[in-house]
Amino acid sequence: MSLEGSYNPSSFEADIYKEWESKGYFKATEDESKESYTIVIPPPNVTGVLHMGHVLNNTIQDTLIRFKRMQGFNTLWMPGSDHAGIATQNKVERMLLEQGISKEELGRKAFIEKTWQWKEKYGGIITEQLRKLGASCDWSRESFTMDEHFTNAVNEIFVKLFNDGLVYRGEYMVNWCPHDMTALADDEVNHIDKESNIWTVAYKIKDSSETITIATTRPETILGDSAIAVHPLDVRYQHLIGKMALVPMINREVPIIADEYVERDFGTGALKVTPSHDPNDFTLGKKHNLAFINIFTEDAKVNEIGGEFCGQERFEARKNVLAKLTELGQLVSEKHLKNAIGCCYRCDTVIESRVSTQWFVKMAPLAKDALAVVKNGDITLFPERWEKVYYHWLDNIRDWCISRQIWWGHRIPAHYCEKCGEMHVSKNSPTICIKCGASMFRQDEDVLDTWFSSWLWPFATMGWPNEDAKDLKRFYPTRTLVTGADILFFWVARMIMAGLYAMDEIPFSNVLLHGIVRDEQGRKMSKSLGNSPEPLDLIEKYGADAIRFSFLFNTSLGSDTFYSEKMIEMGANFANKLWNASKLVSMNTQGLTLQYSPQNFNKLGKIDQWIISRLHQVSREASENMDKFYLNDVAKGIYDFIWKDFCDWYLELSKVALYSGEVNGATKDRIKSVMHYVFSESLKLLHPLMPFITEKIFKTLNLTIETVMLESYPKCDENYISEVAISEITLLQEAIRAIRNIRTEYQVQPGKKISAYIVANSSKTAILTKYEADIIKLTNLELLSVQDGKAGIEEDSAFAVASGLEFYLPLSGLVDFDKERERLVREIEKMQKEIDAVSKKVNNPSFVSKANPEVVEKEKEKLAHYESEKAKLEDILTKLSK
RNA sequence: GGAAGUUUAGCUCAGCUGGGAGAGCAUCUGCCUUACAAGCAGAGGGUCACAGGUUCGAUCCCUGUAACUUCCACCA
Repeated sequence: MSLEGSYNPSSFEADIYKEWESKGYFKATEDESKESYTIVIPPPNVTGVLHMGHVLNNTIQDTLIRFKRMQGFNTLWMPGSDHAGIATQNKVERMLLEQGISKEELGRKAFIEKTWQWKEKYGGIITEQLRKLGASCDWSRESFTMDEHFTNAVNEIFVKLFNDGLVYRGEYMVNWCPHDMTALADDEVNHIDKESNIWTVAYKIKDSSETITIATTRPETILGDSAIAVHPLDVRYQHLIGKMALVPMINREVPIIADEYVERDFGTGALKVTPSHDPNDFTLGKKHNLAFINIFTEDAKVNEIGGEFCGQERFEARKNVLAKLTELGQLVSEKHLKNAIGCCYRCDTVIESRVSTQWFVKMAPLAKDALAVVKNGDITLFPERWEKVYYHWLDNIRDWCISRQIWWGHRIPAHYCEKCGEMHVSKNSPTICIKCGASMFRQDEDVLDTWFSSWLWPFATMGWPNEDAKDLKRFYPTRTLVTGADILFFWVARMIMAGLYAMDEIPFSNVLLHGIVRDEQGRKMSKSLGNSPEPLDLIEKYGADAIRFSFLFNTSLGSDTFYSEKMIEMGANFANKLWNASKLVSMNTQGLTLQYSPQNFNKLGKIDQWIISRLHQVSREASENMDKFYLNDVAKGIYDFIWKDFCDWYLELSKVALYSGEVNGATKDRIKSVMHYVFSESLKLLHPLMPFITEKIFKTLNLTIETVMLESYPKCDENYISEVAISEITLLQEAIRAIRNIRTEYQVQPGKKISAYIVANSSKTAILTKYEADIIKLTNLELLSVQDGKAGIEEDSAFAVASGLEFYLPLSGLVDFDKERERLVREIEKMQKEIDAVSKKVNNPSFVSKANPEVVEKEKEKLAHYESEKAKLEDILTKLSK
């Protein structure tokens, strides 16, 4: 069987995947003897669709897991998805609104039902798409963060943390998204530079004609002021400390207080204090026991305290407040200011600071352990530079607000007695109030931050809190986590904490942090920019293999990837090349009894030994680079080997013998067997990167093996690397290149046979003589002689010197001697430059005495080589000049 | 305000313990050669951002400068 027609990936990729999956190849085995290698997928949002970032992320994971599977590990790639609280709730809400239904009308219970329905309907999309990419996840273990067992794990950890005093509830200032109407954690707020203004406003002083001016970027919050603060040592304001100021517009009396927090140099040196709407002011308010005046509703409209501004949206209120202040003559100045404003990471809405009762995790104790395991090397981050960032974040960590005022998520397992209000934190609703004995309870309305479940991912997916779970014993801790550096804090750091806290063990030993995918202009891919192509369309057009390979080839460890369709073409061309090569190989090896076995290595011809040697070298590099996560180098090495060494050289050289009438059948069969062997080993090497095409081709090569994906990965064996073969074939390549070069330079018609003399020393002559047939065939040449010395060289020749060889190509009438002389002079000059550079080194006593002897030796050899080449060129020049 | 990263061919990027600058694409030349024109054979193209320093030797290490990018951060 051989492949027909041209490469058309969409015609076979899906079928191959179906076969793999149905035969259970992706499943982790029960085999206890094998060492395990586990990767947990960064669970995509259940409502998500595949984007370019997923393509990169999952291509890396699949490449690693396939590689390890072929290396003989018991591999588990744990798949699943995340319920993505806010994101999913927003989507479902939007859908309902399109039907004219608000979630409030629907009520909580029905809304959650709707969300589950949505999940059933759309939740599978992304996992289906991952299949298209070739992801070899163990789907039999697929998890969802809202599954029953997962919810159980969430409750378990919450209660445990609470009992350990690491979870607490309290009234604090939190980041509030007025659009999503929920609290957010600090890291869910993005600070975005925005053009803004800073206004100075004069406040009247009670019983005085004096005023005090303050600077503010948020004049609307004046309505919630409860003090003015100045620095205690500020001579400008000392006399006002203790007096009362009048809040403009509403004439509330507020004290002028002193606090060292105030910067004398900033603004006017006086600060308005709004404890309910600014985190710093909150602290000041607590410290000075000020009034907390909340002026906003949950959706950031001014409430009844705002008097005439009541009901106005905050930015509208700002405009109106400014107008009013102007009218009152209390607006002193307005200045332009660039200012970082906190925005919701989900909807970009400007965050409001708001005091409310929320749940928090005490982070310092957890951070301490998480810090240690990276510092002591138990966990390694790739690239290493992220460790610094990680340390900085953990060193400055603040408590984590985990309660969210939304509906879709894990309900906080806190129950309040309906009668006395006593709080009970427990996995299940209590039956009797420990305080008053009543038996009516209501559960806390809030749900938990999505990351509060995601941080359990590496072990909750394996059955925790059931400590006896088989998977937990066999596959935890996992080996490598592959994720974007953008969620280092959200997710990676917290998983490390949770792993250490719940399992008393690190969750993974390596963290591979890759970059993001950008467009050609370096912009992030985003929906709003419309610069993100649809991955499925690309897969349809180019094949998953092409995309995977292109991404791997173009992404170096930890750096961003720039996507362009051109880049994908590169992978597609490679796939096409393989496809065509396979046709040649199978054409030659069909029905053949394959005889190659490594034991025969020494009996092979040098060309065959050379390609096998290269195969072993490349196998070694590939495995080493895989383990270092230099996947671009893995891709590059295999690409060069297959395209250049195997296709351009080995196949072409083999053809010479295979199409020759003078070579016997047994020899041809032997060559064909090697060709088959090397090609099938190449497919194994490449399989983790391009799973579909390698499988498709593999099946046409060897009908006795069911799948390439369970073959063992090619290993390097030094016994099959022949230095002799490598140097002989390298010499042959140099000779062929030199002749081709001359042909092109003189624009000799490709079909035209010309003749040549090659002059070399006796050992090289002997080698080249062996390969006469190849030289003749591959350069369309009549080889007049390969000789020692320089007898019989015709005058009317083109000349070349390479690798200690001299070439003379008699080209009667074609050679322009003036041009040829000029070329030689240029060559000699180039050579002289090299000689100058090297001899400067070699003649430098400090170099000779201080540099590594091997390096010195190498330089000396280099010098000798250049000098001999130069001598040859000069010799030719002299002859030409006669 | 702090920190990190980037700066190498026309473009996008490799170059991972300092010792002859690489790839893909693009360009130029010649080829529909019996697997492949999505290809084959050749060629041109780089003061490795800039300035110092360390070293026998620096694209690589150190210091500084500039530009760009990103992350962190409560100066109203």
